[in-house]
Amino acid sequence: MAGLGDLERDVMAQLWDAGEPLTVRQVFDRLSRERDLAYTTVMTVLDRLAKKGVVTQERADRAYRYAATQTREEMTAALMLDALSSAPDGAARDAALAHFVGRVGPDGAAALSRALEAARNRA
Amino acid sequence: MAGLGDLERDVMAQLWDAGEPLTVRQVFDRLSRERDLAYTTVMTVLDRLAKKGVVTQERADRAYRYAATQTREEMTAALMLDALSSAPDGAARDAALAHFVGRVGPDGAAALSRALEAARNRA
DNA sequence: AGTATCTACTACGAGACGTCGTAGAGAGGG
DNA sequence: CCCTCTCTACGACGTCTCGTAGTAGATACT
Repeated sequence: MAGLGDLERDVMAQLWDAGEPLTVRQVFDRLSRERDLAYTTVMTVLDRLAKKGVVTQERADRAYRYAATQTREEMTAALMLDALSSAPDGAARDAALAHFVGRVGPDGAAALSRALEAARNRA
Repeated sequence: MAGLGDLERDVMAQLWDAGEPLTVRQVFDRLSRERDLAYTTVMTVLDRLAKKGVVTQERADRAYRYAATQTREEMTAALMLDALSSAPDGAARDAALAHFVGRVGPDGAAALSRALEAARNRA
């Protein structure tokens, strides 16, 4: 369930930004401000996203309302874990994480430090 | 340049495990222990990997020798960064990293801590 | 009744990937 | 010198994913 396509990502962005379930028409209207798409194109994409399990359909009135099943942050973290899982366990994993730390930049390192600290406090 | 296919991954694994450049035949022989493939299939895959830039061809005698351009760890880290880049900058990125930390497990958190410590010492 | 709105279903082209085959160029043994 | 082996070069085909959209049929508003 790794990567979504470009349009699929754009659609997800609308759902995340809206913060509430949207109908096809609502997503279509928002996307139409930037892109020129057919209504049915958006519908197809939302349908495929639903089949992939990344959004849910919930019937409201006549139309479906679509909502992301995960937050943007959760999905990003899941994708990162997915990438990490391509490293065999053990030392290789550690090495991969070390490389990662070396490339997230100062801000990323700081954010990671804070997150680790918070996790320690929670434990 | 995100995801490789299954066979592509298997081929890369052979190159990484070997630790030295391999010819098509060498990769073919190694893969043949587990899978039933045609020689030309392996050749095609190596060729495509070269076109993607993840391996290099270097002529040796009559045959090419193929070598990965990055270590497995570097590629894993790059994939993780790629996933992270799907989060908009700023707070969302921090939140994604926080989620990530929450899911790498104790071993992952420990490895991250060590890597951050080492990075601090290097700076 | 007519029109707008929604979903359902189908379709099609491009690109990625797994999978090979064939052609053609050197290399080495008879 | 010819046969065979081994390589590369190039093309091909089926399947899947994804962007893109049309048509049909149900429903609802006017």
